[in-house]
Amino acid sequence: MARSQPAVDKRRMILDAAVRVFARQGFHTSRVSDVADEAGVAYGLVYHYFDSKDQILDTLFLERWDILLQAIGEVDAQAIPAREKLYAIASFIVDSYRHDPDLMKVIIVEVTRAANTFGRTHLQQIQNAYVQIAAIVERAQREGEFRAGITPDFAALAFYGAVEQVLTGWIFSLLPTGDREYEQAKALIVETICGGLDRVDGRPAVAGS
Amino acid sequence: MARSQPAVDKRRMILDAAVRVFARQGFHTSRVSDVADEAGVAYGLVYHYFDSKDQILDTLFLERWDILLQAIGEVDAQAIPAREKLYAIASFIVDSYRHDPDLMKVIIVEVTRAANTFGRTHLQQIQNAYVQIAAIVERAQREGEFRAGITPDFAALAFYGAVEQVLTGWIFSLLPTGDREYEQAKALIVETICGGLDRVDGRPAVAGS
Amino acid sequence: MARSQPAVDKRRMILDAAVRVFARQGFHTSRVSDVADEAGVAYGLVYHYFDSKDQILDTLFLERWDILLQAIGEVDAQAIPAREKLYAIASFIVDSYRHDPDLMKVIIVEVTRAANTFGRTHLQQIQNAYVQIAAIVERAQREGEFRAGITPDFAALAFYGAVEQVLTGWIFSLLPTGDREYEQAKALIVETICGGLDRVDGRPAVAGS
Amino acid sequence: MARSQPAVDKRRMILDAAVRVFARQGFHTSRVSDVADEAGVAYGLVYHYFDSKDQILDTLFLERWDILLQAIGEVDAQAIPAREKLYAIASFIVDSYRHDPDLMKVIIVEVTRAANTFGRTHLQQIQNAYVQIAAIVERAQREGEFRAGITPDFAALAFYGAVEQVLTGWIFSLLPTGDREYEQAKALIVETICGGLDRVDGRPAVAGS
DNA sequence: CATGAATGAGACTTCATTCAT
DNA sequence: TATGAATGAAGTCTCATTCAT
Repeated sequence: MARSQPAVDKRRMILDAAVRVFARQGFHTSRVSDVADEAGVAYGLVYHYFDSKDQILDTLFLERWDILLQAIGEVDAQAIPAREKLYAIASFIVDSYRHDPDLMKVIIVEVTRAANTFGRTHLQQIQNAYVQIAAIVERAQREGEFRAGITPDFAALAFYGAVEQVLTGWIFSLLPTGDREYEQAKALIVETICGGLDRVDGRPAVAGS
Repeated sequence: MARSQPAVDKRRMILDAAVRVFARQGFHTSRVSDVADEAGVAYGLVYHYFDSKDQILDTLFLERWDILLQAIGEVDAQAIPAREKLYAIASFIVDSYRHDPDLMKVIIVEVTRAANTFGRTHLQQIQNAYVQIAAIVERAQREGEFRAGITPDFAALAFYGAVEQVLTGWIFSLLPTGDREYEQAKALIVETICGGLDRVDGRPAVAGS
Repeated sequence: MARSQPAVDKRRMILDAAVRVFARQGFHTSRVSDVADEAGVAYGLVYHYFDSKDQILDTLFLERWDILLQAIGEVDAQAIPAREKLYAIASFIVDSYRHDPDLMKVIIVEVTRAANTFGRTHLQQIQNAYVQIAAIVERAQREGEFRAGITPDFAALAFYGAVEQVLTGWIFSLLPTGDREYEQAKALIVETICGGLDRVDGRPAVAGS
Repeated sequence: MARSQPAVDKRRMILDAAVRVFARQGFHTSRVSDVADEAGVAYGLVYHYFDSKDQILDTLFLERWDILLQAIGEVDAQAIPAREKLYAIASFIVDSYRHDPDLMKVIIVEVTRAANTFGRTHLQQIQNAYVQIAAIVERAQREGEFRAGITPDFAALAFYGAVEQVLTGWIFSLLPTGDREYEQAKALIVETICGGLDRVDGRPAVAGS
């Protein structure tokens, strides 16, 4: 009987090595040989599993982004207030970063924010996230949880922009990291986007701050 | 009378050509010869005025970013509510894009969002903008215009993140452009960050939407 | 049985081609592509085996110079008069030239005499030869074979200078070449440095001339 | 009345600057602009006085080498022993170095020893010196001052080789410099070439060592 | 004489990709 | 699968020289 799974999955090793290398050196300054070396495999083997250097990054991005899109979908399917949905989404992304900062760094720095190169290729995929978030906002507006006036597309952009900016802050050490900070960030993102900066009498302050 | 300015400023011509070329092809896929050709000057002249291809982009960024920082400073110096200050800043950035979309595209796509390469170099300069915005928020909180609870650093990140995301939306045609859209965006950005998405009874809707 | 040596050693082919090209055109006017073409390999392969064009020349020099230093060491280890040691060294160098004039031309013209560039890098290595020769002279003086008064360092310089000058003469066709001339040169170098030009009554003339 | 000599001879200033620059950086790594800067003149003026960068070096070499050839001629015209003639020539060269080490460094390192480039061009001129020295040796042999057996060409090569090697030693700090060392070198060069290293009973040791 | 902006050919080096084993 | 030698196109930067003023 043929073993469909080898004892060591070289393909996976290459992908994992690529994450470390890309996170450390940046995609453009990483050579294919750097990835092969980091993975401990021969140069040519990378091309056995992947068509090109780009495809490695594509794979890393798509694997993860699919999980994100699915997570957003699952969140949206729950019968909870929109505010809690946004919190859950922010939470998922922040926890992704907490769990594997290198991977998220690569995805954000080299794909999502690198809008001129890979971002262009994956624009559609990235936009899918905006669309799903916009849909959440739109329904909340229809159902009266969110006020009208701010277009859902716009709200989604602002929400995602805030999340990405915070992750960028962590990635480049503009913001302190740590479990406490991660939890606080989740709350603050939602509080900012949903609650706004304005002082409104009688409105409660942010919890835990 | 000595002419201190030559009839044609070749250095300026090169910078302007670089904006067009970088906006069209992206910095990495632009060759120095592309810039020289676009400017209508000889290859070597580019290196007469600039030390490297990188330095051209640096120059474009720093020229514009200095203007932005100065504009923020001037806005902050005025005796107006913080909300109006944020509006003025958003307005300045959006108008910058309206006035010279290519330049803003280059700055955002190739520097500000290209956090791995040039963003890294100019991180300090970029952060200066956050710091100035955070100072505005902080004072507003102290004076009671903004509620406490959302840290100023965080608010600045969210505000700038929203602005940048909107510009990115225009740059990559995820959002419709046009004078009406630009004005609406200014208002929406401020309304989202200051007012929040939440429905609060008795609070007025966004004007003009 | 595993073949540890590939059928054709491309690295060696590149080095050998470099000798021919550098000897023909000079190092500075030789392009890396000239070497690759001469070796019959692809451009990039040169950089697979060597870090830079400079390193090719470094390798050629060091390979040969090590052999020279070792030869001097072996000569010095023999229990023969100093005069014979100097003859053996001159002989080794002259025979090196006879055996591979291109290589010696490259080493002398591009390294040893090019004191401003590569000579600078390899000054220490070159000096090692002087030091070894000086040691031979010094011992001979202590043991009474050579007279005192001429410092060993100086004698080594004069000896090596004479040898190099003769090779330079052959390289640039200032002196006739040929087996007879090579043998004569060996004898004359030693006779000049050891015997001097002065006429001393009762001293035998140079043998074979 | 036209002034044939300007108050400041810019041409001379350029040549003098070139000596300093070439001595410091080497000819190949010196840019024409370096020379112009060092001379304190405009870039283009260099090309007003010289056809090319090469011509500057040519001029420096030829100016000085002519003086050397003339000096050798004058020495040879004197009615003194050949040994004293050789001493006078060595003395002239050593004093040239003492007087203007930068110029001699440039001539030796960049022309005389750079046999592949400029040495090639000036081979004839350089050879003129050998020829004159050989003539001195040849006459001394005919007149019985020097013994026969060592060909004059060869003797000239060895003599000049020793002188050049000593200067090279000073240039690259392989030998100590100083007035005492310069005088000693003159004596040692002649003593080595004329007297030889061999111990000959009854022959006096080198004076002053 | 004097200036320095303008020109453009030239060469090194990089590195993604291919391929024979 | 696995290896790593082999390929060659691409692009930055240098700098000697020219030329308009």
